Amino acid sequence: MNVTGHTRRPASIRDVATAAGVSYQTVSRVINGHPSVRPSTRERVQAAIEELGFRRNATALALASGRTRTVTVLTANTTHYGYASILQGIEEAARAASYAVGIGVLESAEDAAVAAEVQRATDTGGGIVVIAYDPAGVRALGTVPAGVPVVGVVETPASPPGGESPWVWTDDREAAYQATRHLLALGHATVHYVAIPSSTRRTSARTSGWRQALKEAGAPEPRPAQGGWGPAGGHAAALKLARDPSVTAILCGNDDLALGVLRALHETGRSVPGEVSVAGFDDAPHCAFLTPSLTTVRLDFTGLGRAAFALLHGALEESAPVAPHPVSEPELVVRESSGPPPARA
Amino acid sequence: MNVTGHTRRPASIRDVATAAGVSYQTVSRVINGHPSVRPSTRERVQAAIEELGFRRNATALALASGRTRTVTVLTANTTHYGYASILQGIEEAARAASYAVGIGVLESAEDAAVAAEVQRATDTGGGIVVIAYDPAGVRALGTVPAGVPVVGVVETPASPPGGESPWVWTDDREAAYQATRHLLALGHATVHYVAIPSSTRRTSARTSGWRQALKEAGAPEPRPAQGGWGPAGGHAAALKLARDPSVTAILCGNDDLALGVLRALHETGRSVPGEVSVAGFDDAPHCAFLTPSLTTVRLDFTGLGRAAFALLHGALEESAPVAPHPVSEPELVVRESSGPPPARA
DNA sequence: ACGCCTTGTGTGACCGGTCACATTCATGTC
DNA sequence: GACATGAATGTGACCGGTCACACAAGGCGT
Repeated sequence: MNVTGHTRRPASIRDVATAAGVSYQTVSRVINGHPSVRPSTRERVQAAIEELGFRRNATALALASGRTRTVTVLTANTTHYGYASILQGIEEAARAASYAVGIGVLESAEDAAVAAEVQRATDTGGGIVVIAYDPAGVRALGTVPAGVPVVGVVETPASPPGGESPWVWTDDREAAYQATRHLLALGHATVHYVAIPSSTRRTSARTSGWRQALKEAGAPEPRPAQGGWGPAGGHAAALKLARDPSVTAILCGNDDLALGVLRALHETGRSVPGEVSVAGFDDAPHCAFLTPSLTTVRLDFTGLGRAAFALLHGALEESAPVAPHPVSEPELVVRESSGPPPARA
Repeated sequence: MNVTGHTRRPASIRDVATAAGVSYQTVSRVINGHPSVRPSTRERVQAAIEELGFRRNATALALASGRTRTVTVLTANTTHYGYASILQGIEEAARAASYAVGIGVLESAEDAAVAAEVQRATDTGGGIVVIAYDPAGVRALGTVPAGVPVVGVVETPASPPGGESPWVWTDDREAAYQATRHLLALGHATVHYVAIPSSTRRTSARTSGWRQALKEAGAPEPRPAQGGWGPAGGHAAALKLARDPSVTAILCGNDDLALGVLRALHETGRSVPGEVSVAGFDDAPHCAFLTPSLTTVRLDFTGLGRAAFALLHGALEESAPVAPHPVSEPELVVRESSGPPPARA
């Protein structure tokens, strides 16, 4: 351990080379584990590396080799539970593969802004993961120029893309199906749905899972309410639903919406689950501690993030660590907010 | 717009140079806005840039100039509201300054792991922001080698550091003081405190703000309970407090703890705010929608993140955008969870 | 003893920019 | 008209690595 007082230029491979009395190429071979280096030489070089505290310059490496070992995550949001968890999963996997993680926030869905952010991300030369749960993300995914390695974290596609698609997703359809069936099984005549915005104009997988369950049960299909992303949207949507006494079960596009719905029901004096049952999606950590605690479908966001990185990693390097982390199936978590409908409907 | 079919090596300044019939240096001058370039030449170069879709290679720029225009955020967590909001603030400010944002998660507080992560961050050559609200972060902040530009987002220091310190913080002391005074003013005999872990062994600013308010009011000072970071910790701590009928007001180290506390009080049949008042910190978006909605102190985390970046930016570049974004003062938000104590204590 | 292949090592060019300096040419000054 | 001056542009080296290739020494087959 040599304490090098004030800041000075860090040692380069040439510094190490002269210190060890070899050429810089030999140093390069040592740090890359090339086989044909005499053990005695290797040791001398290693000693010099230790001595000078040499660390390979990431920038130079990237420039010379072309491989950046970087993944940039493009996302419209960093604070929502789902988004943040995906980011966390990506970071975990990237760290394990010694990749650097960059982040770019798509503040607006406007074309120019999105294009600029995608440009910045491609400029790094590394791979890109786009969280495309919203219009900004979808647009970004579409803006990435061909040839740039990119993986999209997307809503469940309507039809499974053939072969190898650069997308990962959770089984939203199944999740919605399970939650809806749970509520129907409790005896509710039908289940109302407060939706999160769809990233595209098409029907979301959650909506279609919900529909399917209703259809199978022969239950009437109410028009889905639009709730936005946050509790405020859920609150507004539920204030309307609460006026209708026939509403006894509400499925919410995510847990934040559900929180707003619970609040609205409380304000309108409708008890949960006595009069109305509520369920959400995601199983954010606070769900278990709400009053009443929230029935929801757990989604494996960190696993999704890890899978996204694994896919990208495979595209970026030959030595693909095949068989990526699997994404867990959605799992219904029943808590206090769901129960049988009131005795006489 | 020329569509270049399949992926090929992007244009470099030399490509542009030959296309425009000038030297690469002149191209460099044009893209850097150097004054002494004849307008006609400048135009020709600009046209060639457009034509070839030239974009300056960030890696090469970094290597040649030494300036990386990168900030790496080291944090123990990306999903908690406070952490995520700080990250968002940093990203906003960094984007405005066209800096790239990297992120490294301190998964363990263990020395070796932290050191490795700090190493990786310094290897980029850019600046570092460490969120040091926890032992891992504090350790990371201490591990950053001298000479590397770094800004710490820290708990309020016990004594204000003199002159220019590379730290930013919110006024936790004032926040705790305000919340405690609010509860005391409602008539509570004293206020119990469920603390978040302190990043160091010293008394946290929140604790001391709470103490000061109690002392000024001549109220007895109960022993603070340790709650951890999440709702589970608050829940556990509050189950104990709930056994003591003299407890009528509980201040919680953050909103997540408060959620757990509310839940525990519900489970033990103590009404809020009828029998017990509860207050939190942070004003996370869900606070307003809880039942009862949560009295809390709003902290300007995104502003804090912006300020952290501004400080770093100033340290990294001469052309410092002085007068960084100010961090808003903590602001007490009174909601349903706080009220006067029960009539006969 | 000769050539050949393998092992260990060194040399030069290159990645795509920037920087310091040299060069050319037009202009103003005495 | 000679000369200093400044604007416009070009040349070479450099940042810190990697890559392709050259080259010397040693082992082996014939």
